[in-house]
Amino acid sequence: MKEKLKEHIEKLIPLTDDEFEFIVSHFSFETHKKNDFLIKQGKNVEHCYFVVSGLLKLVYDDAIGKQHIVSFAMEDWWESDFPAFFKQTKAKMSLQCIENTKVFAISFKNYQNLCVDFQKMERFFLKKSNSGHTASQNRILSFLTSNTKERYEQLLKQHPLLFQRVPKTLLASYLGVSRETLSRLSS
Amino acid sequence: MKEKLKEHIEKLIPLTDDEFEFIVSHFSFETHKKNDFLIKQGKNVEHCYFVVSGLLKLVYDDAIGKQHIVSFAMEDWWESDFPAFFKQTKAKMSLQCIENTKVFAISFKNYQNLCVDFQKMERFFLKKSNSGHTASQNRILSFLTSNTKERYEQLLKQHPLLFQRVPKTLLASYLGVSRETLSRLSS
DNA sequence: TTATTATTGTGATGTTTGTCACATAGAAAC
DNA sequence: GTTTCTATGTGACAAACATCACAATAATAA
Repeated sequence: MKEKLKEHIEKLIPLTDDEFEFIVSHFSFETHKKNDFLIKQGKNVEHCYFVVSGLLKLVYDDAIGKQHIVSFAMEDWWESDFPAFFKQTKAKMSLQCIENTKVFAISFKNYQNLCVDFQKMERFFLKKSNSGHTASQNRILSFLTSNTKERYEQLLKQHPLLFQRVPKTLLASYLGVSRETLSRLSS
Repeated sequence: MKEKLKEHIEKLIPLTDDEFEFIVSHFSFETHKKNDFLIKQGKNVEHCYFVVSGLLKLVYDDAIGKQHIVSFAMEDWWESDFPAFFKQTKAKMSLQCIENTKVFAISFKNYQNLCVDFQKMERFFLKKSNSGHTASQNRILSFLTSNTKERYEQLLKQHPLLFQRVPKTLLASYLGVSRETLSRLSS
């Protein structure tokens, strides 16, 4: 399990074995079952997660009980309710398992300590934050420039595996259309 | 002019006068006129900008010549084509003045040097990146959960000044609807 | 000033999408 | 193995929206 995390970090910054052991000592390893919640809307956000295996959804439940998918998180992704995690406020969104999922979890305190004690890691998180920002901006751009069918095809092209693993209802929610409309696109 | 930047940074991290002088030496001050381009789609992205006064738009021109507003940048905002700035690739978007605008500009090299030489500033940029990510995610959420009228009202509520300073056509482009539809919402 | 351009409103019309309804196939539970 | 729930497709209809067209006013340039 640890190797996955090590390989992931080393894509951006080289590490000695000792350095990695220091890093990993800040994390706890967790196993979760399908439908488990890692974060629950309205509750405190204790951790930020690195997904080793499995699949998560970051969802927002609106006032009329509709569920909106802000993001999926697959292997090799970092996920949390980041605004709430960084400001240590109540979660605006839930993070829930679509499949059985294994993660490394880091608490806010450990996150801060790690950044202070090991500057390379702060740089790592900065780069991750930048790429998250970029991904969000691309998603905004796809809303602005593309119609539903085009967004659907872009999603399939970028993440073909998702198509196999996620019910269409969730894909529709991610794309911001009704499941009926999405269904009619495929046919 | 410098005071604006100093006050802005000190909202997150306290600075001595010497520290600030060191920071500001990495920036150049620029004055631009309405309609000037700071970044042009397809060209290199030399700088990241802090807006002292004025108003910018970050726009994407699509294949059929339609313009889409990714973001506005007002006083006290940081803006650039961040993906292209950080990866030093060609700009995917343009950054253009809606009004006469004054900015502090930092080159990629100076940005890197500043982060390495002055760790507090790296932390500052990390926090800015996080808040940018949060803002983008909120915008995605508004696309998922709200209809056009609601998004329009949210925008007016969050940035009432924008309503005065920006032609409706641009607001429509930011919201992802035609100017006609936006016009009919107001009446 | 006068000419030109940009901005905004609004009508008419067709397309896209959401919603409600019902049907079927498959998965999971018992 | 039977029941129950979930996922998915599809028809009918109404609401939301884009597009084209034209007009009027405001801002800018010559």
